[in-house]
Amino acid sequence: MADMTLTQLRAFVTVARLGSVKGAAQSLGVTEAAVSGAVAVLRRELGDVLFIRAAGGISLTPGGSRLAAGAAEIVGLAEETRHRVRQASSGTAHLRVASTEAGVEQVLPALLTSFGRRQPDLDVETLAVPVAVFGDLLRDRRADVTIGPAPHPAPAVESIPFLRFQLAVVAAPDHPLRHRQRLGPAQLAHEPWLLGPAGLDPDTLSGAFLAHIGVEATGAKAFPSVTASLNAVAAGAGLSVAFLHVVRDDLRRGSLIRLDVTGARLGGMLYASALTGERRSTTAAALCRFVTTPAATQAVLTRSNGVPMNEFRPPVHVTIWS
Amino acid sequence: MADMTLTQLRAFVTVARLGSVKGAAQSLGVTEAAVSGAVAVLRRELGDVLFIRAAGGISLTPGGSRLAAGAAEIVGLAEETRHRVRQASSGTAHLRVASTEAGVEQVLPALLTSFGRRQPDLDVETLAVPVAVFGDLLRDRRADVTIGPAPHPAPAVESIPFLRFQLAVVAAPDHPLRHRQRLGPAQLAHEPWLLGPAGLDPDTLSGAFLAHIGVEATGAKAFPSVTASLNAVAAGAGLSVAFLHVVRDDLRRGSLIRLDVTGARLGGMLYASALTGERRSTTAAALCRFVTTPAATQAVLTRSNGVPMNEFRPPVHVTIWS
DNA sequence: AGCCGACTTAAGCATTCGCTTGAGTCGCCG
DNA sequence: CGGCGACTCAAGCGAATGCTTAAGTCGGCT
Repeated sequence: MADMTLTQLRAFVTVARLGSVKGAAQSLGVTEAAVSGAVAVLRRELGDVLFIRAAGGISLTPGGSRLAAGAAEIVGLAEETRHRVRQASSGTAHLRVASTEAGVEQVLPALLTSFGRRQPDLDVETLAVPVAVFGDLLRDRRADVTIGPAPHPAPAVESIPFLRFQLAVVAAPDHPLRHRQRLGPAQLAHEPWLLGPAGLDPDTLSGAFLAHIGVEATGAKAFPSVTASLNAVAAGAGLSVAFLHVVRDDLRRGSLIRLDVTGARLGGMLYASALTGERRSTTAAALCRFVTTPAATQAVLTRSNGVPMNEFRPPVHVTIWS
Repeated sequence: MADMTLTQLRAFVTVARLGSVKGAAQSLGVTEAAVSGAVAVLRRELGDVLFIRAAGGISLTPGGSRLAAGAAEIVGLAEETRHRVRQASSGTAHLRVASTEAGVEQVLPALLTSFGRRQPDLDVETLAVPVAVFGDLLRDRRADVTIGPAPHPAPAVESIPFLRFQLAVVAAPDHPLRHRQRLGPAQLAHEPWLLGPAGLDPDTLSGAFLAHIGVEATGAKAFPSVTASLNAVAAGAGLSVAFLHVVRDDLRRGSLIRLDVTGARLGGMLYASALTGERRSTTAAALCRFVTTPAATQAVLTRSNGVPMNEFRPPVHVTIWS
């Protein structure tokens, strides 16, 4: 397998940006032939001409367009990674926490802000991923800790239960089903379900519940965030499932109501998982100890008031390529 | 500049995953010496031992931990990119649309769903980025179209205005400032402002407004999404600025109220920007034509009912490493 | 036509990569 | 202490990469 090279990708990215081989060559400080050659290798290997000359620049083929985007990202990531490794010994600890979409949105901000107060000089990154890859993420060292369901038991992974939670099926206050009792799959399956980006992940409790009552991807509507889906529910567009403690204020204010659902388990447990022994970083260990403290419980159950803007890092939605 | 190599990164990733050089060598089908050598090159180049042997596996240094995460991403992205380029000619068009955080959350879903209905077999990706890089993204071909403020005028970039919008300063219904008239910086600067991840981007109208009245990053609170910040506003935790058409329903229902603010421009224009001429893909051109149609306007101004789950792709938050 | 600029191709060369084999080195356990 | 397992180092080799110079090719322009 002939490998693409970072140099080749850099050459292509520069050509795509500047719109000419000559310009790219000047910008990279090499001859045009060098750039042309690098692109030729990519063309051959990928079986795509990638771009053709056009009036006042170049016109990318569909393949070239994808490569331009991917290559720019790869090159940027490579440089960024080198940079970060180089200044790794600069004191500030680093922690990558993976969780579900709902966890990243509604559990981690409060939890990690609270954790950060007793662990100063800490740089936290939050990742939203399918539960199915929790274990892989830990083993691959792409995450230090996962928060949410426990991954399948595995030799080097330890899961610590730390918080019992309840789910609530919610609807708008004037929803037709509001006074019905003991709702089951028959009544619920064909309602419009409004969910966050990963709302059907079958390894979450809410995803399992939705699967249980027979909700399909074609019948559910997705919103860019769990909160957005709940807002749409409040506006009367459908139903959703949410952490009870998250919607408690809405239920109290009456902007949402809770439906009476039967025949499904709606209580579950949050786990913090990490590698065992020496393989666990000290910061990860500190977080694993922290989650069982009352301070952590309180932070999660209290409605979040947001994170100070200057210490905020937006969550990263990681896509997993099998 | 000695370059890291994808093969070297792959070797390191495998070592990090399997916890041993031997295991990695077997998994990669080469000798241990090959793996050891690849890691040695990385060690030398990055000036970090990356990992040390520990009981039953390895223990990563801080630098090694960063490298494991970055390298896994780079290797995955490289393979994914190769794969995507290879099947680029498989018919389905591809479109990458960049916008602001608010745009990605509150404008693009409806706009692109509507666009997708008249442009079947379309694969759309949405990117949330700072406005300052809109132009670069287009020139680097990392995005086909940007939606939001117009980037600084540049030779090969064309911006098409398509929608006039208003911002509203919103608060909870019982907020102390609710009956005050003509609020100015003096009254507003030290209120708690609740914003989305990129709420202070000075190149957006709302960011400019906040800068104008003197809001600093230390005084503002960040939420994982714009919608979440608006929810917190409704709960009484502070103020926010939002697209008027997005909060119209909340204002009507009374879950939010609008404050009377003076001395600041709160009306603006949305632009669709793309490269000119041959450099613009046909799909990008189609979107540029579409945004000015009544269907597009209506889609944006109507409250979104979500995207069918089976055709939903979560937005990507791109980090730009200068 | 004729030329010019932009790109590609070809040949050549130093360097590096990626790999193997074989010989250490290090820590550990009986 | 001998030996064992896991890793590192050294030498070496074929095949790339990455670069150059030099010689085409192609299209547009006057």
